[in-house]
Amino acid sequence: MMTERKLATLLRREGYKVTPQRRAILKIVTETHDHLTPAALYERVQKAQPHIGLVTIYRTIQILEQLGLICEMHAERTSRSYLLKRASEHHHHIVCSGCGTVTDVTHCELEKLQEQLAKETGFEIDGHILEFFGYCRQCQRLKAE
Amino acid sequence: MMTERKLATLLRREGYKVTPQRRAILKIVTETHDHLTPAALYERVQKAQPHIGLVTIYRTIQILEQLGLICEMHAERTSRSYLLKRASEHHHHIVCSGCGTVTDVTHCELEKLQEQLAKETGFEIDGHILEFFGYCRQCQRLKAE
DNA sequence: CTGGGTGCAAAGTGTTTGCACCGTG
DNA sequence: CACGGTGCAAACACTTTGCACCCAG
Repeated sequence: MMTERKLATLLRREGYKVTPQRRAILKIVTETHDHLTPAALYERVQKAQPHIGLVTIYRTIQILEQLGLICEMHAERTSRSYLLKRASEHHHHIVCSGCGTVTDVTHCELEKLQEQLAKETGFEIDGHILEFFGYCRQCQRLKAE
Repeated sequence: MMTERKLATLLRREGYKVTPQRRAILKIVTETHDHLTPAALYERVQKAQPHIGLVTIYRTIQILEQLGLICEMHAERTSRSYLLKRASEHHHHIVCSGCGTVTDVTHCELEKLQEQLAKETGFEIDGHILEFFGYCRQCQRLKAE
């Protein structure tokens, strides 16, 4: 389980300072189970740190991404969106179109397909993005009402 | 094989007018084997239609997307990017990180995995995005030099 | 000849950068 | 107390919209 505290330690270890603003960002990021756009993260962090700037959000996201602590989501068209990396191994996501909740898919069996495709196409394949979307249990119920 | 002419017919059939600008766009789209950002498409179309506006590119892309004639790519971060839909069935892409060439992956075997995930997670999964990237034969050679 | 299409300019979004001041380590 | 971090404003990049004129059907 990744906590605000652990993230702070990791940042410090990498030579980054841990400021109240960053602490507030880390808190929201660890507590949130849906993917966050910079704007959404900003809105939530503002409740704890009213004077924080959106710029700080962008800069902190960039650091967290570089350190591999958050994942970028791909399905969103309008803005980037991120999620705390909960699994350390290679994994994918199922995103709820209703509430945005993200569930990890840790068993990715694409290596075989990838090898097969490499043979067929001559490509040297070095990665893939995969994302599922649909409705989580709760949102299915809401839809049905 | 999708041609400029076939696309024009489809547009007309849907009640859209076929103008010289649109014709030029359709030509580039059918001839191109790498994915195109609006800006890249603009640049290429300008050679045939020097006075075309970027806005026309955006509006035509929107129509083609609505009619399901082009696919949107997901891996690009900075700008949207599109590709002529060559296979009519559900399929995915392998994108070359060197030259941008896109190869179709028509045998997508994710339905099984998707069903399994649905059972495990309780999600009602109604879609996925999948994209491979790597280097095509030619770009592998160039890298090796 | 009419309604959709075009191109310009301008406005709207999302993101990045320059710079002076601030506060962590 | 030095140097990275912050916040403001401004710049930047991409996309959309308003409007007058144009041309395909």
